Amino acid sequence: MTENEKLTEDKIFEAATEVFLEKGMDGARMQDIANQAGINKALLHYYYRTKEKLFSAVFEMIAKQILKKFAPVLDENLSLEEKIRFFFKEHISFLQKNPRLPGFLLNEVNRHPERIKKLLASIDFDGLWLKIYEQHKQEFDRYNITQATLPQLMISMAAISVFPFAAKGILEGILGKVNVDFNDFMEERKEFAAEFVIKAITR
Amino acid sequence: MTENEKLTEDKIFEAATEVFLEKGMDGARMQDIANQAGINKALLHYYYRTKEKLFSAVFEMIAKQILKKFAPVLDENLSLEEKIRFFFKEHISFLQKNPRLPGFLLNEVNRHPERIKKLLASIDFDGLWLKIYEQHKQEFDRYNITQATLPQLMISMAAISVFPFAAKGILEGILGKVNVDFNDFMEERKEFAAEFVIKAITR
DNA sequence: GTCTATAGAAGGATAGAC
DNA sequence: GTCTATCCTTCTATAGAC
Repeated sequence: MTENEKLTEDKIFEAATEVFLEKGMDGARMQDIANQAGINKALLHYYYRTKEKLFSAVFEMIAKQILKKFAPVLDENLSLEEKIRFFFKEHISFLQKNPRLPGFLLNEVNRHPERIKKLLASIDFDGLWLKIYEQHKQEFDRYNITQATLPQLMISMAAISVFPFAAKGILEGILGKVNVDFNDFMEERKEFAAEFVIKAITR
Repeated sequence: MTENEKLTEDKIFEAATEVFLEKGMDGARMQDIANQAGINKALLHYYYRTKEKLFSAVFEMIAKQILKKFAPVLDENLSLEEKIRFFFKEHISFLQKNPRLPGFLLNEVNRHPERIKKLLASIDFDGLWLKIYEQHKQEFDRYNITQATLPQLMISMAAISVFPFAAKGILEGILGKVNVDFNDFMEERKEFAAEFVIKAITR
């Protein structure tokens, strides 16, 4: 029974994740989620009182999952160049398995910035900043990185990795017209991006 | 009367643009648009029979506007480096004035890729490709650019410029925590991005 | 815990008067 | 061309039986 309950709740959560990723909060219908889970609408409300609460649960899980993906780079004991290569390889691989995450997150956050506020609040950015500085102090001198350009650099790396997935709908159309496959493009991109960035910051 | 008619139709179109940009197709309400335009719902249907048709008109205008912004770079008679500087300066300036365009377009296209298909179909990408090659043949040799990396490079440039706006909801939160203003960040980015890319492709 | 049935509200669309 | 009133469908949410 508790086993069964857990099963149903998980089934709902997974179905909701699927549908919300596909259609977003506004486009998703409780009926779609019920169908996807193989149950009826009433059960959705039994476990998660409202659509809003169900969405919040899904959103929080996804947001945490993505934000976490930016963190492990900090813990690896690698040189700056190795870290950059590691980041693009790991991050793009993750997005290849979850291509709709970027579009979903960006859209929902732009629509309701408050949703992500409390998640961001729990992250110690000043601490992260310091940690990065500690780890790569000497390298930052050797490379072309200052306190002012570090945020620019990091956002650029995120952009190079994430944007193609966020723009997948357009990009596939454009690449198709010059006979390039999206997946091949992203596979190549892991190395291209790393070399591109390393080149850009090397004095 | 024709003058007045034009006025009302424009008023509706502008109100619809505003609301669709803010809430997207699924989140927008005809009532919102009517309120924004200072008229009633019935008039919306008089000019644009359905919500779908009204949205299509707005979407097409926005998509054309954005795609056009990528083109003029091709026509300028500048060196590759000058062109890169020109691109980031112009493109980011445009997005500073229209910060919600990227998020809107990316979201709607991912949700309904067919919407952009016929617009892309009207663009001669092979011709553009050739044109770029013609213009910068010798430079491509001097720089680190091959037929395989040119798409990677161009998508990266688009990413570096567009992504911060598409991710504005998150980025403002993050930058705020380290006391950086989004607008200042984007102002700096015009030059940072250009130098970053030029550095990356220079042998 | 799960279902069927339905309430109740909201939203897109239309009829008809002016 | 513009408005008010209203239809009809869709959607979230709940009541109540099992």
